[in-house]
Amino acid sequence: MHEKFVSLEPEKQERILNAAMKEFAQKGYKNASTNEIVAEAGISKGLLFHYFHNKKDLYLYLYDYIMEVIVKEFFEKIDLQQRDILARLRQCARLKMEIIHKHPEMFQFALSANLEDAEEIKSKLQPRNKEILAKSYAALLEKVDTTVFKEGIDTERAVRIIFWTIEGYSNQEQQRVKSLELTEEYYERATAELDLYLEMLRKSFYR
Amino acid sequence: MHEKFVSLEPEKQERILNAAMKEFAQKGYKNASTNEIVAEAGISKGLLFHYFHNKKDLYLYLYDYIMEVIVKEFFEKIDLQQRDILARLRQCARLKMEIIHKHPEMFQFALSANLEDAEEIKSKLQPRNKEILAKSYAALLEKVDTTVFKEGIDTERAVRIIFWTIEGYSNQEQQRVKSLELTEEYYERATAELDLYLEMLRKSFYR
Amino acid sequence: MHEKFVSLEPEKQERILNAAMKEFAQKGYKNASTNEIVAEAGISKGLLFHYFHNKKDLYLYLYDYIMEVIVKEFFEKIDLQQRDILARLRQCARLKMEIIHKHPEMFQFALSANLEDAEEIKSKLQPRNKEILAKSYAALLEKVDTTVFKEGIDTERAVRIIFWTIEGYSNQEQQRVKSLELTEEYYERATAELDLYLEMLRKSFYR
Amino acid sequence: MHEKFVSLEPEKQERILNAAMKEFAQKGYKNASTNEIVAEAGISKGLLFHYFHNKKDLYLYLYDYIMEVIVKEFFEKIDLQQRDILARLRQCARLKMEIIHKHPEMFQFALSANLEDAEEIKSKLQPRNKEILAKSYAALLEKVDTTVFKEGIDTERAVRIIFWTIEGYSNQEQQRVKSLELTEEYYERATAELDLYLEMLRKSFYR
DNA sequence: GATGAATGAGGGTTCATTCAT
DNA sequence: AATGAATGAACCCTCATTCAT
Repeated sequence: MHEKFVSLEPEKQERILNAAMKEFAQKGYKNASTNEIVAEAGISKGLLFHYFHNKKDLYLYLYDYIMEVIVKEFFEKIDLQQRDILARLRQCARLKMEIIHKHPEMFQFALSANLEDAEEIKSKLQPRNKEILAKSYAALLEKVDTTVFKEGIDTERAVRIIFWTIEGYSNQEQQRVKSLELTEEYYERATAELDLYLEMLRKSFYR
Repeated sequence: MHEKFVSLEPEKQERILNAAMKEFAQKGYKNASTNEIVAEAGISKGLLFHYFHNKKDLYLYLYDYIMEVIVKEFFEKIDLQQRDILARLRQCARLKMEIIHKHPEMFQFALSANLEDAEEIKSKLQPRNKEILAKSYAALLEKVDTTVFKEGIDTERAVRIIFWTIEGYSNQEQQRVKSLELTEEYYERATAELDLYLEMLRKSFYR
Repeated sequence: MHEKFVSLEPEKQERILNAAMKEFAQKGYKNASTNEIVAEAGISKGLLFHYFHNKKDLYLYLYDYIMEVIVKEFFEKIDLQQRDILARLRQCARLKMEIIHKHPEMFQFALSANLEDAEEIKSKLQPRNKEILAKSYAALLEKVDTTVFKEGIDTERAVRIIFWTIEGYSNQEQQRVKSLELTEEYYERATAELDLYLEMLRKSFYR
Repeated sequence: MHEKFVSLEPEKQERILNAAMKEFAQKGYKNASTNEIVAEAGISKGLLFHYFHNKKDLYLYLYDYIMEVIVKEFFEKIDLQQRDILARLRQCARLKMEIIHKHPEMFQFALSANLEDAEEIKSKLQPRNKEILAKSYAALLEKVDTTVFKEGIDTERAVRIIFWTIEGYSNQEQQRVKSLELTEEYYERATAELDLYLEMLRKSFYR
């Protein structure tokens, strides 16, 4: 079934995926309308179900597709040679911003998917997520140099605080800009601002 | 219209609000069923629409009602005499836990409301939220003693980091327990653990 | 749910039941269209599902309703004092004709129901049918005088042949008239013709 | 159109007919899926409609084909020299069993076709059936020795009773075994049992 | 001849909302 | 004030049939 879809002309594939992504991200799984999706994609109702068993199948396919793109892009760019945790997490934050910049709808969808409350979806997403998160997390904290911390600092907790700070700052920015005008300029300013936070933490936690 | 509702016998008001809260929290705005609400509340379909223009009106009324209750309770209990920001935010975290404990459905609803993806609701909620957040935030940081911070520490940013740490920790715990066994004991343990984080930040940021 | 339906004005109930009966009898369970039913009954789509959970529920409700009517009418009229099996089965055949005459659509539906191939329906109908058939059959052959048969005649087999003869004749007639012009006159002629068959069997099997 | 079909390689023809037969017999006309048919037959969707105007055309073609096969086989094997009606009809019953045994799907299809409730099909099938039945019936009763019956027995009616007895018995057995274990053994037992009925009728009706 | 992507009307079902009572 | 029967648009999904290749 999905083979039919992947052997479609890429432009059409994209139209369908984008339409679905948009609709699902905006309205959530249950309230998304396949009618809207086909209208937006410019295909007939029947065709959608020629490619995907049903709405759920489409959703999960989309999720897997997006995750693969995002994760792949992420790990292609991240420099795991960087042993300094602060520097590495700073890279993560930057990469995240870049990805949002490059694929805002994908990101939007991924975000909404993680908040999905439809049981039939949640139960299918959870295992997929757990795996991705576990892998990513492990990769992210792999071979980190923990000797940089001051004596008396609990390493794990310090990392968590750094994590939450980056997350908090990202969320705050995300709220502020709502995926609109993500100019190169704004982008630089945001990174610079984040650096100020990270600098504070470096001074506090590092030797 | 709402006057009719507020002049109803309080017990009935509560039945209706509770039923709606439960249904909305569980299923989200669009998937919540007015049928379920009236059945749970023990009133007729017609009556619900006698008191509220439509589903959306009910939702927003409920949101306002709940926010008022929560915010009021919060500011009744918080000790604004406490000038130490860390201590004050620690209080906030504790209060939040208490409120979750006391009004789990309200909190559940408030949480779900902030993740609501129905456009018609999102757009109405945002201004209300912005206002509430702004007010609360201002109140929370009012008359804080900023002389406690080490020289060279940007006060505002330090406060934000503290904030995000508390938030991050809360979210992590919330994920972990998922509304189950919120025993007194767990409750203590969680506060103790949070204190470890706050202690780290105190050592780092305070003189 | 069905209580709502039975407390409806009888005329409307009848319109709905008749419309459903007709559609189901004509097209079978799966191909019957609820659209057609509501159109014929002159009600809205929604209302049908206000009274019945779903199509299947409607079908089974209809089946039970019809069976009750038919069986009740049958046993009200049949004279179980008649000990002569031939006479009693003759009565059955006549009663069957009368019922077809009086409720042609009901009969049509009952007939089609027994040929139903939709698994979901068959499995529900079978137990109901088994019970009805068992009861009816037992009642029909109860206290029959078996001393009337010639020596050497296997009673049970003789009864079966009588049964099949009546059944065969009925089917043949049913084919011929296709539920149309069931005039009083035809009716008499048919019974008279059947009597000729039964007379043959009486001469053959009875002392 | 059908000429195209008949000039196809026989093996492919058969694959298509068998697939259609199976699907139609199992699900009835309307619920049968052309998708399933082409999948089972291993041909493309388009090809099916290249050979047959539409689903209905395929169905009716299939019906004619099967009827021809069955009727031909029947009359090839029946011994019309046998002048004794009871013996001849006994032969018929046996032949029917044999045909069921040999071509269960064909028989299944023929059976289901006669119960078909799709109006568009029913109306087309009826004339075909009428003709076949009339012809077969005439052939079956042709040159029968009517002198064997007792004086006072209406020959035609006696034949009908014999007919219905065989039919009734067959149906009863068919119900009982539901197409399962049609072993040679069962087969013999059934014929023996039927003979008991026929013997009763012989004693009753014959001189 | 042969393919299968594409169509769109129709299927059963749900549900917020209205309105006569 | 209070009821709940009634509506109809929207939901997801199916399928015979067509047509460009």
